[in-house]
Amino acid sequence: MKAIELAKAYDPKSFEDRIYEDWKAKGLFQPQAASGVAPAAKAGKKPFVIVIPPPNVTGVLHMGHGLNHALQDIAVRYQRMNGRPVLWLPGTDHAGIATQNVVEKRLRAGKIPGYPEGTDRHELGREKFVEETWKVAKEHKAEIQRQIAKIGDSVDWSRERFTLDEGLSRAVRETFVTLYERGLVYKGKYLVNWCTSCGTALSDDEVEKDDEPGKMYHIWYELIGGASEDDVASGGAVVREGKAYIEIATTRPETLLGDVAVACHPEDPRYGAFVGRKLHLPLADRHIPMIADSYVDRAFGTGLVKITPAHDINDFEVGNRHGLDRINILDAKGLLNDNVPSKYQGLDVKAARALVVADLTELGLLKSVEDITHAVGHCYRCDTRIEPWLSEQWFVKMKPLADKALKAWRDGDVRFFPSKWEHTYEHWLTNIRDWCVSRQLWWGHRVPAWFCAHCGKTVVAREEPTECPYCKSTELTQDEDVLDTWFSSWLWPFSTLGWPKDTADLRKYYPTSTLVTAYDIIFFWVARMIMAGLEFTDQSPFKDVYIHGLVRDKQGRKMSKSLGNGIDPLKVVDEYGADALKFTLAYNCAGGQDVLLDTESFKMGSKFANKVWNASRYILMNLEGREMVVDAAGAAAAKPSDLDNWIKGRLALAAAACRSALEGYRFNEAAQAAYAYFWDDFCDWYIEGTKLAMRQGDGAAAVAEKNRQTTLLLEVLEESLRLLHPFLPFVTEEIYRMLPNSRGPLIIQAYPGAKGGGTMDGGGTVGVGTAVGEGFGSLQELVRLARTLRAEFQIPAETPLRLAVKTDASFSGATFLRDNVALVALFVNGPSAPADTAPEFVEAKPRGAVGLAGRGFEAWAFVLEAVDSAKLLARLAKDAEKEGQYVERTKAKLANEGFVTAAPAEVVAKEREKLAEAERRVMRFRQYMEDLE
RNA sequence: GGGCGGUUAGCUCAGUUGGUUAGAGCACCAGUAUGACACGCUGGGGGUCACAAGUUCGACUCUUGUAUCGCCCA
Repeated sequence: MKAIELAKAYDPKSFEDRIYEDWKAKGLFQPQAASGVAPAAKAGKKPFVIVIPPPNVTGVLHMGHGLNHALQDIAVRYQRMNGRPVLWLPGTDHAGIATQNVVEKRLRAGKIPGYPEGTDRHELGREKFVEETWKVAKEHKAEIQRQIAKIGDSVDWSRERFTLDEGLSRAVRETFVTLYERGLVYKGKYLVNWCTSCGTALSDDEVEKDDEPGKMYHIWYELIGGASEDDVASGGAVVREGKAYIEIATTRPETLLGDVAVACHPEDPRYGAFVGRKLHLPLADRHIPMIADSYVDRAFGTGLVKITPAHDINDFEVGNRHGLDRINILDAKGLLNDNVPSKYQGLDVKAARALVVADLTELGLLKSVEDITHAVGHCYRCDTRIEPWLSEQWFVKMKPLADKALKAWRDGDVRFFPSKWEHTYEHWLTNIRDWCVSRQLWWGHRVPAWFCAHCGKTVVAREEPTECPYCKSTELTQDEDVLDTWFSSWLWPFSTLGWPKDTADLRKYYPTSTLVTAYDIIFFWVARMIMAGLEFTDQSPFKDVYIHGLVRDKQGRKMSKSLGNGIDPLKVVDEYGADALKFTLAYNCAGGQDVLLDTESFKMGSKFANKVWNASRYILMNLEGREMVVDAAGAAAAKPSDLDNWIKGRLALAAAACRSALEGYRFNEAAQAAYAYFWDDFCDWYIEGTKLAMRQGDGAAAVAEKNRQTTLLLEVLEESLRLLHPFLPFVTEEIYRMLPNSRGPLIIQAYPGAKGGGTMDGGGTVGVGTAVGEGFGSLQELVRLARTLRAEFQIPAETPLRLAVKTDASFSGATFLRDNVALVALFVNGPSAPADTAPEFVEAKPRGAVGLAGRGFEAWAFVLEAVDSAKLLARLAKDAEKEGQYVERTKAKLANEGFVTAAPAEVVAKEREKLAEAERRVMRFRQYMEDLE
């Protein structure tokens, strides 16, 4: 064979794009590919399907997507290598508010050709505006596609979907109409969360509550008709200048202009006598009643609450119970309307508050103001303060849907990983509130409802009606509003596969297997998808839900634009490569905990990829003149040495660990197992060990040995690359294709460790707990003892360390050590050390040597003259001391009657063994000290 | 107020059924240009596993409480 030269340094840029294009061009991301090509593929394997959580079409991928996609890609690649038909379906959502905001901003900035700066969407008109929005969305979508490709997601591009696609829009209309027919969609005038900046209603879940400093204003309202002495004595009222007042507390004094009552708790003795009487509402100059309602918390504030049904959700409900008016004091832009005295009209909330407070002060009605902290709702898109606002909206009745979703979870039809998230799911569903689904936007699925100007009835229909079914009038106008983006997202797992049509994809790939997402959208999305799946397809849209954490900076702060602490995954790809991004994220993603990162963190993945590159580079560069050892059928037939068998065992163990971790969505554990195997076992011990065979001369026997070793090196490398592929797809694929023993594209090769899989799969017979595993463990211990001695006493590398070894009678690794003395010499003295530095085996302690206590053996190094005996003495004393403490502890344990009788026999036996071993070691340390003196 | 989670080495974190002399990466210290890799190699130092009580022969691991930080919901 010829040597294969790899570039000296790992340079992901030189191959990642090329590899990605090749996978894509060969159709290897498509489900039929794996089932047809993978060697391990078996007919009838169940498809593995994930739908991507669709990113916002006008967004850019952030590190949260980086993590989310990394985990999905690992899961998907693992399953693909198991021979399952894999479908990872990509796409984007239309992100109603966000996208409309982007376009409006562009429009105002004059960035849309043909329209001057400062243009408002209303000047454009709906049709034209939507047209412009499509253009922007398409541009952005192309960018997201590019980003997804850059980070290496193995998604099936042929099935990419967008929530405004025709098919998905049909699904939206179908579900809306069906829910309407089932009585689960209704329209009504209710308080909604209103964003004055976006000009639309939001669902409860789109409101973010943040603690903010605020003020609690205590205001006196006059009690008409005065108060008795008892009332004053009970603290219910105060009398000033002949007038009686009660005291209410509020954080929003300007809303008093919309007050329609003041409420106390029905059993509050302070105020009971006032119920039914009238109060004089200052500034608005109206009379309002005093009412009693058990909603009022007697202990909070003064125990009196002003009731403003049009501007507070709790007040709204109190108002309904008591048949009170609703006085809306705000317009859609958040300015005070003509329901308030003219001096306040047109003011925004902040200005109105200032003026109301000033006016109350002047009237002497502001009793006091205190600083408080309270939760204030903000728009999750633009961070504007949310106003509860009275308006006509469409709602989905959630209780019946939630009940089904709860049942599905209780029946085990859907499982959460980690399971702690079940509580969040359950809690949300049991306390579900109706979902406001209409949005006052132009970008989205228009509500399929038409109003008849003639008879006033509403028509909700799948197809646009030409006439009113009630009165045959043709004067129909469609509802102006569009539906919440999440109203299309909750259908994603089946609308993307063709529903409501009965398509081949839907039959083959639905329900999907797993959903991977972060915990911040369990409400928004996960729970709702389950509801929709159950309601419209009679099954949960996926079986497993893997919930991961959020990506934060090293201070634990959420990454955000405003903080400027975000890390752009594309920049990471640019600097370190897509493999480094993926590996680092997976390695750090433990148990669904948040992942704390800075840009430096990605060095870890990059160093690992570099290690894989260089280890491979070494093996490939030494192919010059080598021949593979094959049998008559051309299969590799090199006889493995102890060293080879050891690494095969380690590989089998690593494969088993990776498999079990990946099956349980423990991505970090899998990544760590792969990392430890490759770096610690494969590179540090195996490759180093093979240099024994590879650094021989050119005699016939030496050449045969080199060929044998090369064959095994390639075999183990080949399987190792398969092990690593899900975590480092690009670098492993790039190298794999250069291997003389490659079997085609790595992406569809069999994952190691499956029963009956590749050549070395199903191993484990030579791992830990076996003669080879134990023998090699002792060899490593001996080597480490010698290396430590060398390092501690600064014995230069070129000075060979000669060893004599004496094994205990009970030691099982003696044969292994004897058979592998040359390896010991290599590891202790370096690859170019002469073979005669190999350890010799002795029956008795040699003279003039430094003792080393191993487990099951002891060794002596002939380096007495190179060693500072005082320092060595101190070292031995420390070792003896430490081991002595362990002996004492273990003795105490074994002296404990309870332990010996209650603990399993094998545990006790193990402790006894360890005690004996430790005692031997203590004796040996003491002996070595005596020998020195 | 309700719920969930964290508290383990200087930093970021693993540690799944209670039985190891508690680990990794980074950082640190010492040595090292050996024909894969200095993004390397070899060795080393560093933790009373937040605190308290309990269960147990045995607790980083289970229970309860306390402290503290964070998130979600009201």
